[in-house]
Amino acid sequence: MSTTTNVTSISNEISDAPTGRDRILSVAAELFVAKGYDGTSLRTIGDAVGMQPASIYHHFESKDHLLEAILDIGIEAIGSAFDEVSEMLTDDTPGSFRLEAHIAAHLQALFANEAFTAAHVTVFYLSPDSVREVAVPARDAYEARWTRLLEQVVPKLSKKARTYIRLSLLGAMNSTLNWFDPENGTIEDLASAMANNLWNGWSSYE
Amino acid sequence: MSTTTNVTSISNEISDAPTGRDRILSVAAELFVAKGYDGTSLRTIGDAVGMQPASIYHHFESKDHLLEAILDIGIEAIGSAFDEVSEMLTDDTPGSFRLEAHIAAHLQALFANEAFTAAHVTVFYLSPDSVREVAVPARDAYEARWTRLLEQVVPKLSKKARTYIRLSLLGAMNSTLNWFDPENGTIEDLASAMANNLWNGWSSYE
DNA sequence: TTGTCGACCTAACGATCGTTAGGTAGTGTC
DNA sequence: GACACTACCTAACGATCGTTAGGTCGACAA
Repeated sequence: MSTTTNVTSISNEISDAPTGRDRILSVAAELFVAKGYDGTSLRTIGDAVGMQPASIYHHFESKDHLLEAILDIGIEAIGSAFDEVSEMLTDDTPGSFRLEAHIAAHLQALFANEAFTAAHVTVFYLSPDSVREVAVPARDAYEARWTRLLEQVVPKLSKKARTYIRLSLLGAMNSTLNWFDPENGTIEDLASAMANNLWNGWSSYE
Repeated sequence: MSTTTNVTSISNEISDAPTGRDRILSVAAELFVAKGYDGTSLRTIGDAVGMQPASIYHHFESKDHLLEAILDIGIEAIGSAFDEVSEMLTDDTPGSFRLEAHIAAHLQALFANEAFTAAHVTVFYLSPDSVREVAVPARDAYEARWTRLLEQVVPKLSKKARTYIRLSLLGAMNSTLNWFDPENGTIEDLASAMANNLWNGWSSYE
């Protein structure tokens, strides 16, 4: 397949499209999200990256470790997005504003990171136990950021209620992957609508 | 395996545990939810019901058709739960009350129907295209019930905003399967908390 | 008593799976 | 020019997959 190889290397010279390991990661992430972990074979990934399935083992120890790496990139990206917002806001920023900014950051990261973050929403729950165990600490650390944020923003709510709304909000945000189309509306609008409805409630629209 | 057969038939005489086709359905639904569609083999299902994998074909045309049947039961159950609430409420029931009642019904159905409804949340998105095509109309019909409800309950909200909150709410409710433990709190409480927060907003807890 | 039928069974098919062993071509180092 | 190293390759392994063909056996009907 020298033709394929030439085309690939040429395109790598002109564009900054990922090669080798990075390309496997992003292609596999997309396939895992689209067809599931068990539904995506290493042969399918190999075809998509123009590589033999066995060659993937030069970059990753196993299919499980490939998924681990993908999940790690995803949670890293979404955590960084949260932290960037935190650094831009002072402690006396109004709660509604902080809430909307973090919702927007979460949604942006969800739709911007080439399926790495989406993998955390879609693929994680059916991952092999060994993979889940590795990914859980980083996920917990991300959730803890939201716990702290809500403690500051809605301190008068009971702890149990804050837990409910935190998990509901994360569930609602993550569900956007299933229905929101970034070509058909901006993520800023979406974040604004979600934050506004959460903050002010629906009763005024009765 | 005459021992196994005897035990099974005896237990069927005393209890109303499902047999044959019904048992395959409920066991398969649980396995699909726990391990995914691709992650669950017909041999695994066969083992769990005490049957040879080939025997499943006596009741279902294929693995795909088995999943179709499961999804059909799930959406039927959750649709009936919605309709039952609708029949109990008059048109002049306060919006906040209607909202909470339907949220509670959705959550109850989600946790009560032996994984049939859960399959719709978890398994549907990775189903084979042919299965999804069959299941989509009933899903759309269920969503349409919520569209109509929200038209009545928050008429002053824009159509686009109503779409956002409908999908966010469904996403939030369905996400409870991932984090809510019915042993550790009642579903009524959960529904009440969700409805209250949606209706009144968070600003009063600032 | 014979025949039919539903509800299973055993055995096996070809396809596909993750993975491994071992080879090769190109690049950079001494 | 020898050597090591990276980034792939071909070929194949045993296991497992959905599915099929054809048999068994008890219940019930005529």
